[in-house]
Amino acid sequence: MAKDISTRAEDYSQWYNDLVYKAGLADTSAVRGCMVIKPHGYALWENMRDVLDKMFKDTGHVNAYFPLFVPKSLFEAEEKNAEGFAKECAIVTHYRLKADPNRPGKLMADPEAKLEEELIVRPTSEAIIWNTYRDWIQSYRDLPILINQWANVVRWEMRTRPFLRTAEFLWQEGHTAHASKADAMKEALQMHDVYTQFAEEYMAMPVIKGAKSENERFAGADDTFTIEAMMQDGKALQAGTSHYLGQNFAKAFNVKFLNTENKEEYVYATSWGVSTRLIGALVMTHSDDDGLILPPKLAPIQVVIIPIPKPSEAIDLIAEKMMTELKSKGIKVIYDRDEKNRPGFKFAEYELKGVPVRIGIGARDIENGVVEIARRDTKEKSSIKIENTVEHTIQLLDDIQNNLFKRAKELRERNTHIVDDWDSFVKILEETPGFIYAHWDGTSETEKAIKEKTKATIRCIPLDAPEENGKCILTGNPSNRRVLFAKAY
RNA sequence: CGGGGCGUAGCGCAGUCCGGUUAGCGCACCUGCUUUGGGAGCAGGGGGUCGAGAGUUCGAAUCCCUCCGCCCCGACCA
Repeated sequence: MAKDISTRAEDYSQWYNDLVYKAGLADTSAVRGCMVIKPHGYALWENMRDVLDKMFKDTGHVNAYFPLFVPKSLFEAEEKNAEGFAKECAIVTHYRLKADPNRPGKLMADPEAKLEEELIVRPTSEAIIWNTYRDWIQSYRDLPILINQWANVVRWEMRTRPFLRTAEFLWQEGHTAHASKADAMKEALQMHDVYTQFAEEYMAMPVIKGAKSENERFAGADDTFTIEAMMQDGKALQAGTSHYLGQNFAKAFNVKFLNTENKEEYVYATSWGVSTRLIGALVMTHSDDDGLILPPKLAPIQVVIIPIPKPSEAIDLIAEKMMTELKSKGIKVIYDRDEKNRPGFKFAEYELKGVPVRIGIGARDIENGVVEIARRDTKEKSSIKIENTVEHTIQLLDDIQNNLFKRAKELRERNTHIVDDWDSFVKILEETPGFIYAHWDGTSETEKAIKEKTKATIRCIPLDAPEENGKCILTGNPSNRRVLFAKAY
């Protein structure tokens, strides 16, 4: 076990917190509920962002940027959305500070500088964006609009956890406008697929694709599509959502277009987003009691070369040649010739940080014409001939990526249950948390009752679930397909 | 916002009940020497308005009051 990190078995959530801080992903900050994303954590985000950004561009989207503040009157316009977020909004009421006459050296909001209209710090940008789209759209020829923005948003959460739920977080939000329901629905489903592909291919995190029930749906959406991942403690984590917004925002902001028949029609909309929460998902999907385990495709450092016991001319020569070759193959590699720390310390440190592959080079190895290559996911070590190192490393990175996905999928399958009676349902949720496929009668009341009794929610109505007649797990009313229940983050 | 806990060096803590040397320990940090194939050892050294304010007292980290902050558990949530 790594120094000063709780084990998963002892205390899963403490393990997560320890890892985030000890591995240098984030730090606490002076602002309640907000964290500092440290370089190692931010590098992960940059890698995620770069891959996603390319996927968005490849599907025809462009980036733009809209204001941080939303005038209250705009925010109110789409009622359901406003209601959904009202309880967690930060509000700007003043635009100036002044010296506090009662407390020397202190400042106060200047009562003379009260804003005529209060500004909401965006919890999401539909309002400000649709207010803008109104001016951009006259005819079907202006559609579709396919815009994404990379931004920060603020949701004043009562309880926060690093990456998983913070008051301010980074994300991307796509906001598209279409001339037909079919086009908008196609867009929402396409982005749902993009997120799925990203989660599985890059994060090595298997997900269940599905639609949200009415209770869990984004406020203001007609349909919300989600990808749900299982963390190592069996709890579900919503990793990305894509919304079909229908004409709700178009109606609220009066965004109409002339269709090909010269008739006015409200525009159809989607929005979709993933956030820095994905970093939390990555940590909880793969890591172990020794530290982070990062999938090679997103790891800020993929390979570290460590001289044993310390740099020498002979080691430098081999290491530098190896680095050049690996870099030429697009591998992110560093050579740690820092003499402050001994090899053992470095081994532990890079394991903590999740570097997928470690190459150790010592005098003994050089005599034998080999290096020692260790993989982070299984901690296996092997001696590889120096001339085969580059080829072996590239293959190994690929193996690790695949193994992580396989391992995560096996964990999910081990902890997924098909349940038909209430007693087993309750028992499983209490004793062996995981995913449960069960019948549900389709009503909000039943969903709420189940949540109250067990704390489990409907994570999604899986898109690929086969039609199957059955009886609701709680009420016994008829149901024609199973839905996915779990306790969630 | 309710219930509980905690603020003492960068981090983790002891000391607080029962007031009394110069506030201490581990890790980290700095210097030097010896080490070096899985988190090195020894020696020396630096670092504190004891969360803030006000009070009781000859004397307060310790007792009283007020305030602030953080963490955990609930309700809410990506």
